[in-house]
Amino acid sequence: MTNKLNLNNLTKSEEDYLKAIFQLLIEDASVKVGNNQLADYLKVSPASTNNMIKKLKAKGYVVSEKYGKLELTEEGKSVAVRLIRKHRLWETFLCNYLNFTWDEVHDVAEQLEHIKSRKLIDELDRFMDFPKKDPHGEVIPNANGEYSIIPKITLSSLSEGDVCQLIAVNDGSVHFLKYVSEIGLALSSEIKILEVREFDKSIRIKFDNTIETVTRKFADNVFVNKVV
Amino acid sequence: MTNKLNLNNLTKSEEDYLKAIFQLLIEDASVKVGNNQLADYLKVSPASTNNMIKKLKAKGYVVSEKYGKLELTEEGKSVAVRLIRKHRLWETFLCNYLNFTWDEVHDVAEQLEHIKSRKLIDELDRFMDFPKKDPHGEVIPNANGEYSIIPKITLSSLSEGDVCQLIAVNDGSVHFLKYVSEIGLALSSEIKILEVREFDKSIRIKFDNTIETVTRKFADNVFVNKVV
DNA sequence: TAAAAAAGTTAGTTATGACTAACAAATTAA
DNA sequence: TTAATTTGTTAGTCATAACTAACTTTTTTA
Ligand SMILES: [Mn+2]
Ligand SMILES: [Mn+2]
Ligand SMILES: [Mn+2]
Ligand SMILES: [Mn+2]
Repeated sequence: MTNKLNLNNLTKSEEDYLKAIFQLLIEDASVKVGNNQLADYLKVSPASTNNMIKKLKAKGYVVSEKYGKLELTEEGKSVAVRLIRKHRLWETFLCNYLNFTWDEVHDVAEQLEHIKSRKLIDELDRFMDFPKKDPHGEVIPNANGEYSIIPKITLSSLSEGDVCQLIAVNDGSVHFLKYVSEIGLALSSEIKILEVREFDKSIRIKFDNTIETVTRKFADNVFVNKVV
Repeated sequence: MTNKLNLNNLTKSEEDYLKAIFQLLIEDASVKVGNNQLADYLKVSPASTNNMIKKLKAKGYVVSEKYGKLELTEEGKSVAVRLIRKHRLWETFLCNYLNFTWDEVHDVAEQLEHIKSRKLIDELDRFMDFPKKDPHGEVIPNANGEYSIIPKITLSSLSEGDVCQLIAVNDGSVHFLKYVSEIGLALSSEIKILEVREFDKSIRIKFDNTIETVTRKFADNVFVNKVV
């Protein structure tokens, strides 16, 4: 097995880059991820990402050809999944034990995910009795990095008459998450698409006897499971 | 009041330096703390500390004259106490909820103490029902930075015939803490000084029907409350 | 298919926080 | 009170990770 045991000697920055590449790759499994796209996502300059990519390639976490698109090695994916596990476990802890609301947890979890201690995160997992999902509905990978990929589509991809169930939301924006709660939507809400307006792609939806119009941008951040 | 509200914009390094100065200053309230002593304590070069001290002076956390000793401003002390509060609360959490032993908590707490979130630490405090002391017997400052200074002396400062109670131990060394547990000492143990050997300052002690000889170095890291 | 636009790369700069080597000031010992 | 030692400072270097500006390659559009 010659386990490389690569003792987690990665900087916070290196970890953040690997996580970002991983997330861009699953969000759009078909489309390739390039240097500038990564720069956009991380809100740094293309020169910065170019530089970091070189380092991550040298360390064996990333594969790419010059002027080509980015791929992660198994080692690279493993680092990313462990970060996501930590991020989601901490978010769950903050929500379920420390009175944080779902819009408050992300920024603190961004810090906590970089704490280096295998025992800490596995014990936190045990303490919470191995939760399966984080406060935003995302699946939490287990201690071996395994996790089920639940088929989910965005609310914006549905058509008039479709009925779906809200199973997850994008956790990156405080404003978005507050907005979701304010209009009364929550995980498991059943949503019916009343109308998709061609003009601006805004969508008229019904849930729990509430009727609301949401923008395309809003619907892009809501993940659902189609029911009808 | 013109509260400066200095939004916690300190780096991990700046925080560590302020905490180190604070700890050196209370450990030896009479003796002044100098640049090289700080370098020794932090295990960096005197050039590094000299450089950082300049920055902390410019930012208003440290006061000192050229070639003179170091002092902390009120702002500097406040940063240090908040760090110590976070460090001790995390250690308590790790021990009491996540199955860590008292020798395992320090290194992880060194990382966790730098997480920036007022709500996180105050909620953690509430969750544990406002513990008063950390696993090593040290007092935890409250949310306003207030804490009682319990008079404590080192075991090494006692004389033959004295009786004392173990109230705290230095939490910096894993080896030391394991050693303390192994010989059967714990917080609240009542210790009698049987003999102080002039030759090497080693001390023969008795506690719980156990008789042990400990070195001067060991006794320097054990804090007690003199009983007789 | 040639021009324009987008994507990616390189060079050079900056800030932080380490380091060593050389030097200056202060303290201690002879 | 001079000399030796300790303490503190400065200058110059390095690594990390950001930046801008200029350039090259690839892709798209006309
Ligand atoms: Mn991060
Ligand atoms: Mn989440
Ligand atoms: Mn620290
Ligand atoms: Mn402690």
